[in-house]
Amino acid sequence: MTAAANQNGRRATASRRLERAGIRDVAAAAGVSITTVSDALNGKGRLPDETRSRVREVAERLGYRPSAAARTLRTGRSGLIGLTVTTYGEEPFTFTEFAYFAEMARAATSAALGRGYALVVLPASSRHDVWSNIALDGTVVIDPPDQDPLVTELYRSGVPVVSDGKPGNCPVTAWVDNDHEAAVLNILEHLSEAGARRIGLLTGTSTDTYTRLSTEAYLAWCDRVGQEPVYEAYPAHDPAAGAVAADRLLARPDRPDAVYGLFDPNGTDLLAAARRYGLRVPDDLLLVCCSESDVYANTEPPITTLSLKPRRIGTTVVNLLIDAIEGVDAGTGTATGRLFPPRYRTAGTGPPPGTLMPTELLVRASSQRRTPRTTVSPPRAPGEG
Amino acid sequence: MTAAANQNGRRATASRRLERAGIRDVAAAAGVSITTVSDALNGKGRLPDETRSRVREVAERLGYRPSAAARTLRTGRSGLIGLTVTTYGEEPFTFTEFAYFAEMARAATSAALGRGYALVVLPASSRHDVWSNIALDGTVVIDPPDQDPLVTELYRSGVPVVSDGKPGNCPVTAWVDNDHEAAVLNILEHLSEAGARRIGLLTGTSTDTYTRLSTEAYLAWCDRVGQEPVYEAYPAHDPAAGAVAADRLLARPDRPDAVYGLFDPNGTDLLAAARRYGLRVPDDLLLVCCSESDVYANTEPPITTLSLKPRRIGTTVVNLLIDAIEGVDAGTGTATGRLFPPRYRTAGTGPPPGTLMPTELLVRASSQRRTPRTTVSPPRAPGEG
DNA sequence: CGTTCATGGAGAAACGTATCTCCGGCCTCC
DNA sequence: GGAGGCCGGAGATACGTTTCTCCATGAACG
Repeated sequence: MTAAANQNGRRATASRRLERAGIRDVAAAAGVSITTVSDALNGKGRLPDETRSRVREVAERLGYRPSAAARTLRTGRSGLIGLTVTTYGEEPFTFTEFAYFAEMARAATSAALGRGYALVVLPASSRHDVWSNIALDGTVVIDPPDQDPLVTELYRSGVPVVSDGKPGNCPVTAWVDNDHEAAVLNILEHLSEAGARRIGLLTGTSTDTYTRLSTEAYLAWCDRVGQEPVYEAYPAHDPAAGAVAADRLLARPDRPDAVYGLFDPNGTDLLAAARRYGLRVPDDLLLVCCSESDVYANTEPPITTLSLKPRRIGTTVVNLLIDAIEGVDAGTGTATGRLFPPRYRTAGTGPPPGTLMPTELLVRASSQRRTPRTTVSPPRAPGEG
Repeated sequence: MTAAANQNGRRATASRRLERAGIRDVAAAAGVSITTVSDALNGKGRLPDETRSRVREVAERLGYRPSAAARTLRTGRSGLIGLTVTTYGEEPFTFTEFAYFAEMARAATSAALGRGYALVVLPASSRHDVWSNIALDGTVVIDPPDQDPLVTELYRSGVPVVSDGKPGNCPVTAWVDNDHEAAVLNILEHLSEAGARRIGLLTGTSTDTYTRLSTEAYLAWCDRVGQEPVYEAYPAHDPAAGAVAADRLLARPDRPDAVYGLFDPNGTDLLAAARRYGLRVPDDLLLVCCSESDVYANTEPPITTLSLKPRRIGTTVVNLLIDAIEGVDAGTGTATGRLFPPRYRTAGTGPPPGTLMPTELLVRASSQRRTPRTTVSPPRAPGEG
């Protein structure tokens, strides 16, 4: 009552616009102070249930919706986390076309929502600087290259950053990655057991973590078992280049009798190339590729794929990020933990905590010499020659 | 200089925390007022270039980043637009698994970024109320059902809403939809020309616009040409139900000799069902389904698909929404148009402006009796009688 | 009967920006 | 020589919350 006139004084003098009801209007209507309204609505403070419910009722009646902007300004929390991929640089969203990123982004969105956050996908750079216009509580960065300026900038300005892909040389809060080395070794071993004598690799020319680690693991394995490396690298961006590289690989004088392709389209490309050269899969050529697509379950023959389990990655990354956001106030390093005590361990000093997630090898006909079903197909004539 | 002490007084008395530089710090360091800093950085006001560049330089040196939260509070614009689908209700993100939604969302995100906005995907409802925590300049709603409470609430609170799918009975700012009627008629005509005598439909039980309009168009066509409708409806959510429905359709005594399936998996399901019943495609059964997937280019036989061109839809919807946001101040209806004059026509009163977008029929072997390559199949017996 | 607590709540200070209003000075023009 | 017009910029206010601080009241307790 007494407060009403006071609180509304300013508004009353202003124009009589029919705006949305503010917290002051609720306070006036309920005959309490705005403090009480805020406390009642947010479940804080010490208030008798009667007052609480009365205030809630009035707020409901007035159709009061708290201003997210004001709340964000006051609390410093926006409930928004960003997701971006910096590696593939300029062109926005070519990346979402990769099944891995699409699925990962979906899982990340879902995980964020499950914890009350919303996720916004942002490009590494754009004309309008969207980044500076949006209050972010934290950011997930997919596969940041060494010395990524964006990551450095974000981290320096106090925004927690969690990366998918072990970061090269950027300061991140935490990171998650597949155990690429284990995955590649597992595949090579699998192919060896299936009878492969010379295993080739179809890899990329870019320097992202995935490509680099996988290739290194392959080379190390070759070195260890004494096989001469047989690989072709191509720019993974270019869909046409993949087919050419697959062809090149099978055209080599030291043609491999088994191939692992690092990228999604490699399976069909290699299959097509094999067909051109009259190579039967899996009889003459064992095939494995990394893919999240289930079309490889229905190709002829079905192709063994390595799944990076992007959903699991996306979920983990987001949870790690939100833990960091809610655990410590990143800027000053002072633990706030009032409302949200850190439920997971929080990184102290030292290297950022990383988590390695396992991959999954879906073994299909293309990487097994003895297929269960006996086929009646006659030996095919060599390709197109 | 003189201003510096004043402006910083408050901050100086506060704790000496090493926070991010604010606009006041920049003003103090540059020896100007915060007004000048704001104007210089935002390209407004009348300032000599020398001052402008000096302020920019100081801001850069201090690593000044304007607070997005404060800007949002002040300007009432967050640069954020929401994307949600309400029809499929409770479960978040089952929808993104449909290729249509995934592609549409991708295009929408890209279009938004292209105009300086970020897009955040939100569920129709969730435990934590993410909606109220986020300042949205507008929202894209996919296929709102009649009387959608969310849409009504949004619209009432002054947030522009543009829907993908003609809205049943909700007040929206604008809407975009495919011309489903034309699409279905086109398909039926195409099938007729290919020799179909009795065309069946695989449809859904839900009441969304797409399903409803398509089914109605089918029924109307049947009525017009004097064919008895032959269709099966199933809950489109349930992937298993689709296969069962496809089977049911082909098991009917009045078995159709051509089928159009409204949903993505119908193609493979129908193909499998046809195989079970010993029906050859396209010889005994013509097939078309609505899908955005290109796997149907490689099935045996390739299946004719209807594409709803989700990318085009997503782009259009977002552009319409942003036009509305920048065109008029939705709450009061007063045109602000200071910075952003309405470039497109703005809806006055009356029904919300809607746009119908064409679809695209990708004709493949499954819907053509005479395939280019000469087949050796014998002439078929008429109908089934 | 005086002191301490717990209860219920009010006041006011931020949060950091954009922008409206206004002011002094200088130039120009009659 | 005075009056207006333009330039460059300062002051102050408002955006709508959250939250820190503090006060009044009564009850409990010695």
